[in-house]
Amino acid sequence: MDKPLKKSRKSTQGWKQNPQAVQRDILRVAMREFAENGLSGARIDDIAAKTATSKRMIYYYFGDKESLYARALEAAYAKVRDGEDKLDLAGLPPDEALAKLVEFTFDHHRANPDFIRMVMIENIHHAAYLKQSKMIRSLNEAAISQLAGIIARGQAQGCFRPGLDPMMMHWQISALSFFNVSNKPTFSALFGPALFTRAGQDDLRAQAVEAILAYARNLEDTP
Amino acid sequence: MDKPLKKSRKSTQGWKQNPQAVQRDILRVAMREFAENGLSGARIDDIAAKTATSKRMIYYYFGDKESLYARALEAAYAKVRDGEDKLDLAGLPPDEALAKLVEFTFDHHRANPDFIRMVMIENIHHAAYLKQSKMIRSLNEAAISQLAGIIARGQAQGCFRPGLDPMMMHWQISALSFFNVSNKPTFSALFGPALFTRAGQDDLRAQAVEAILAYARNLEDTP
DNA sequence: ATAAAATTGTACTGGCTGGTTAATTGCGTC
DNA sequence: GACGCAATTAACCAGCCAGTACAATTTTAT
Repeated sequence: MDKPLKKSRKSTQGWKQNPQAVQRDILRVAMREFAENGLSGARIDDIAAKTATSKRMIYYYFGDKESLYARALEAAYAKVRDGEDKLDLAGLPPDEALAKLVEFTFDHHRANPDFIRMVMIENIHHAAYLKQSKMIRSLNEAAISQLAGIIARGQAQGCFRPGLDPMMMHWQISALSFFNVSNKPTFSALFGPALFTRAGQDDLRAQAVEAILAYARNLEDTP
Repeated sequence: MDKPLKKSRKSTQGWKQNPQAVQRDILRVAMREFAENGLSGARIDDIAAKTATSKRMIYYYFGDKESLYARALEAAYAKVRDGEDKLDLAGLPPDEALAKLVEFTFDHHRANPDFIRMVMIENIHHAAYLKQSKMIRSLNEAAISQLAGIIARGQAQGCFRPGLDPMMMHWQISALSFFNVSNKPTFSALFGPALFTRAGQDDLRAQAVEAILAYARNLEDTP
């Protein structure tokens, strides 16, 4: 990866040319534009205009629009991944760990609307570009195994019911967290903004936790 | 609405020109194309080609692309509305009524993927076109009041807990049902197709019912 | 029958937009 | 200080595509 020249950080500092920074800049802008307008809706000229560089550079580094989109999608995933390891569930009892996981997921989705929009757009495209990315798949397996661990602990301890499936539970948690961001516009257009105020969101989150926990809990357990 | 002329059905029968059928045809095709490709991705020429009529007619009846999209969105809503009144919950005990409602919603979403895609696309557009439609709002209030009725009955009867909010519960049911269709491509790209087989879907639906009921149930009730 | 209105076909256009050609500058190396 | 390569710039192009001009034809009203 890194050329073992004297190209440490010092030597790159005074450069006028800075290819990596240019590419990062392009990706940053591209992600926002694609997230906002979709693949066909985004304009290369607009992306270029909001960049510190030019349209020609976009084609120089990324080839064509679709490749840029694919890279922007990966960048979006990479960006949310960074935020995810801030969650520490070690040492918590299973039910608290699960509650905290749901809360975290809910908040984390809410904090990354551009990522959500990218995923929405990707779903519109039948995940055609996601399928081709090897980089992305690895991230999500961690989520499943983490959940599997919590479930196993809870079952061993008797407070979770048997027969819980980690992937299905992940699906459920994702559904509530994702929908809350993805469908906010239509939902609030149809039913008013009540659910998307601060108080409404707190309620929704608590309700999501409640529903997941109520489902997972072993009824035989608490007398 | 209906002009009280001799324009009953007989007089329209021998027509060569049939404006209403032409418009319906255009809307049908437009809905599919917009659902598949989005607003900016859809091509008027493609829509015209798949119609029995010509591009000129699209502009004659609908003015421009955005208006056609707005009308197609309304048509999508109108189409799903038709399927919704097939659900009869009268006479069922509250918990069974709620279970049946969740099952129905889940299935109904799954049976109308094009509608789901239109709503996804509309969310990408921040519901800009949905907001302008007076026609659509009315439909969804029925869903809330139906749910409110079930909740009220259940609470009166003691089997549902107090403090349940119909809109929030609708949000939750919608989230699970919607996400199941909207995010199928990315989810199955990331986690494999297991959840979207016949058996997987049956499980997911049962799990959704379970989670909603577990949340609504009054724990004090069943000894 | 006849005029007026509604509907339809053909051919076209103009601006947008993804992508390119070619010339120029910066940078490390010998 | 010239050579080679990477990075950058500016001007340009060709095809696409929403939307139109105009005329022809069909239907309805009288």
